[in-house]
Amino acid sequence: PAVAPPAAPQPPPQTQPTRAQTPREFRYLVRMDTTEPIAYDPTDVEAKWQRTWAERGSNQVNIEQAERPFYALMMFPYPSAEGLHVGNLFAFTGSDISARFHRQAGYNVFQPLGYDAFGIHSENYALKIGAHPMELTPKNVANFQRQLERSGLMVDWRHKVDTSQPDYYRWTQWVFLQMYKQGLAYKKAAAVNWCPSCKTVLANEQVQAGACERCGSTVEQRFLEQWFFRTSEYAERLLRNLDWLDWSEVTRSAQRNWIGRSEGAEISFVVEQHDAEVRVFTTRPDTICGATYLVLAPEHPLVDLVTTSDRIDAVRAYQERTKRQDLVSRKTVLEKTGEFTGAFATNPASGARVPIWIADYVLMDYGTGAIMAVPGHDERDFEFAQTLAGAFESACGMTQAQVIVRVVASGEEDASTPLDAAFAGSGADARLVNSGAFDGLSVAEGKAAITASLEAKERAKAVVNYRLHDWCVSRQRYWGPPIPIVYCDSCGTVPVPEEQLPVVLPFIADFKPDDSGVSPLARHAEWFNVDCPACGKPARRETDVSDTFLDSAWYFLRYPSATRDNVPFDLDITARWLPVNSYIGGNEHAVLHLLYSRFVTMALKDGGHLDFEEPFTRFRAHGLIIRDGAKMSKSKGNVINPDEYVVEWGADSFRTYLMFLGPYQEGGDFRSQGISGVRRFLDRLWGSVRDARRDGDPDPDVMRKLHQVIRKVGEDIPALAYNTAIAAMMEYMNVLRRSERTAHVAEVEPLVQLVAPFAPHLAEECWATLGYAKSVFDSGWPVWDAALAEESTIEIAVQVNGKTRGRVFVPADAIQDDVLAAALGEPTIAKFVTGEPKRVIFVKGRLLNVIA
RNA sequence: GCACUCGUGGCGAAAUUGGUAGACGCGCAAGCCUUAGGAGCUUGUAGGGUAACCUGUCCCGGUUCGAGUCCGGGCGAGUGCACCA
Repeated sequence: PAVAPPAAPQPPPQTQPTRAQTPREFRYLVRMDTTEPIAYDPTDVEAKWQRTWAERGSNQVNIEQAERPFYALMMFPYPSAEGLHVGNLFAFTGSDISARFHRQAGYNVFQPLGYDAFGIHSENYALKIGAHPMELTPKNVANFQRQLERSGLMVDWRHKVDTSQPDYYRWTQWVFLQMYKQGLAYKKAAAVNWCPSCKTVLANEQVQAGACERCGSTVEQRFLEQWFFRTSEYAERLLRNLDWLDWSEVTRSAQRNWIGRSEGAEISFVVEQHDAEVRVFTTRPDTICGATYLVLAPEHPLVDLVTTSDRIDAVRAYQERTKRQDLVSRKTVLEKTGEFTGAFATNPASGARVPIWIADYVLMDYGTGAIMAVPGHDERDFEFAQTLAGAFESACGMTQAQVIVRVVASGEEDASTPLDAAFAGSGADARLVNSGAFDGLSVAEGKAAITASLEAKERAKAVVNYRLHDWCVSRQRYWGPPIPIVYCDSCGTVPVPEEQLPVVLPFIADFKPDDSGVSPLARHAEWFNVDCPACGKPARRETDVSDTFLDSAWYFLRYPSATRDNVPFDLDITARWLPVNSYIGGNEHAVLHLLYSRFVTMALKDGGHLDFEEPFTRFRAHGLIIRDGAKMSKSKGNVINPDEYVVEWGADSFRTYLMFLGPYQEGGDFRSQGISGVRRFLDRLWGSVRDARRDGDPDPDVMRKLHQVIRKVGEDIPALAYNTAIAAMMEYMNVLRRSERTAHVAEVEPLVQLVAPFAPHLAEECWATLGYAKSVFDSGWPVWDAALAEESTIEIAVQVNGKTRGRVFVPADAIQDDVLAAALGEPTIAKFVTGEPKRVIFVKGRLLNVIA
């Protein structure tokens, strides 16, 4: 599948900006006392331009007819009660700069924003303060809206979405129904992660080291009827497409890890005295002759069948013990436990008699729920064998077998036995032994040969497994979109007809979750009692709501069509704008939101609703902002409130500083002091624009620097190298200031255009001051002129024997002999050259290296 | 344990295909201007040395005329995944 990367923005033909005919209307913002520094008042300037943009509809794009559409997406925030976090602003500003740049470069840029307002966050907070989420959320949204509008983002607010509003979640429910229709949504009783504090089921992705990622409570295992999406069916596609997606490597690798593809084999071991076989999954079929026992997951269905009568009590007790065990101990306790079933099976390769155990280090939900244990070559099996050595001796007298040896440097085998650790090597230094006909093979050869040999006997087949599980989308909570399903005694499970959507979330005062395992909605008969859409008889609504991540898994499809109320997304509009050209966001969503969004897009494509399967052609993960070397947290008291800084320094300075403090994709350290340097730069910019002369000619030396900086900024912004773009502009400002004469208009005008994506309000103010009526964002992107940027005299570094000894200034087109002559003419360089140079290396425009 | 990203002044950080290490900014120092200044302006600022010079990009090797950059091996940090066979 070839999707062309987004074309590098080509500046449109430069049009001559028209001078304003009207007199300047803005207030003079500088205190005219000459002893005062040049400084502008961002409070007035920013308010003025935000008003002007709103009045002019400057941020609006023609959705139906845009000729050069560019969809710039940023991750929408969850509207917390605390308000906008500096991390939000860092993310948004970086996206906004890219969007504004593309606009100046001639694209019709659509940059929407909205609110991920449903979810446990909001609900838990409402519970905590004794409020109702349906009342609290709009307040939080309003507060966010106020803060966002002050930060100067070029957002087309006509396309705002709010996932908690019926006109949005109506279509979230529609997405659910498409999944259901396509057989991708199903219900099953499953062991699920249950958070006893949040009183809800969590997706695997929301469990961190056995604890709830939201509240930190120990997660328990429960068996509940749940709705799932078949994400695992898409595992291979989700993995494969990562190869060609233009995404940050960190994000791709996180997804690869999460999908967790493993190639191996399923191998059957026949159980003695039963007409049954244990199927195991292994990635190391080459070690099969070292498989000295089998282990089933405690809940494996074969356990009841094979367990011998003398072992039945112990096995049952073990099953009970592990069933009740919560996931924390399952995931973190390293001590291996297990129980012998009394049964034996036959190793299909070696013919050896192997005992069958159960142990909770084998997971029922991966592979076949059973393994062949190779203590000689697997650390976990080794540990199990060590821990239970006594039991082994008495139960079945098993031994460890060595079937892979390390080949030491001399080519000899390192046959140290007995093993004191598992040797898990599989590279060039490993070779098969004690494996009959397969001795001497490498691991890779052994895998292939043994699998083929067992396949011939119908005892094995090559398989691929994924760690990716199906997505559990049910939540036994209140603050989410009700799942649009009705249960009818006659008709069974009935999807709500699309024309009856939305299934509106009712306002209920009592929305607190309880321990019952059912949603609070299940306590409201007046809501869940409904007539069956199919037969009209009394029926019952599904009372679970769906996972918040379903809301955000398709919101990018909604934005362009957000003004349409009859379809989730308009086909023409979608064809024009999607897939998203540029998505910028935090990598904390690498495996949750971004994977689900890809899955939903693929599923909708398969359902015939879309004609592309990857939603985000280009994704860039931004870094994290820390404060004075430490992560920001309430307990440390080092959380930044953007409002304070915006009031003190202005949104433009704050934005620009956030972009300047480090490489955007790596994040950086926020130091309160640092912002002053950026503000100084903007003040100076304002000063030179205000005082710019129109008489005389621009200085050619300054113009040369100007064209160099135009080039630099134009290259840096698409690469998200915002910090160096700003540095280059500062450098140019220093050139201007050190120039003998007051800056000429021609020397500052393009700089205003360059700075506009970073400091949009000030740029507009400057642009108006320069006499333009139209917005600077419709003025184009300055064109870099190679001829004007070229230096006539250049500096060449001179090395002698690879050591830098000085520099010479020569004409730009100087050839090697000229440079060499110039270099040898410098006594400080010549003194290191004794006799005739043996060799001379010349890199044009850069360096001369004389080997003496 | 596995994967990814990354180790450069007092600090945040720059550095095209390998080609003048430390741009830009903070901080600091000196000076100017001020009744005053957490303002503004000028200059300096990797370390050592009066100087010529010498030493310097986490450590050890390698490739190269030349390595912060490439290769091999360590050490350290951050993030993600993790009893996934």
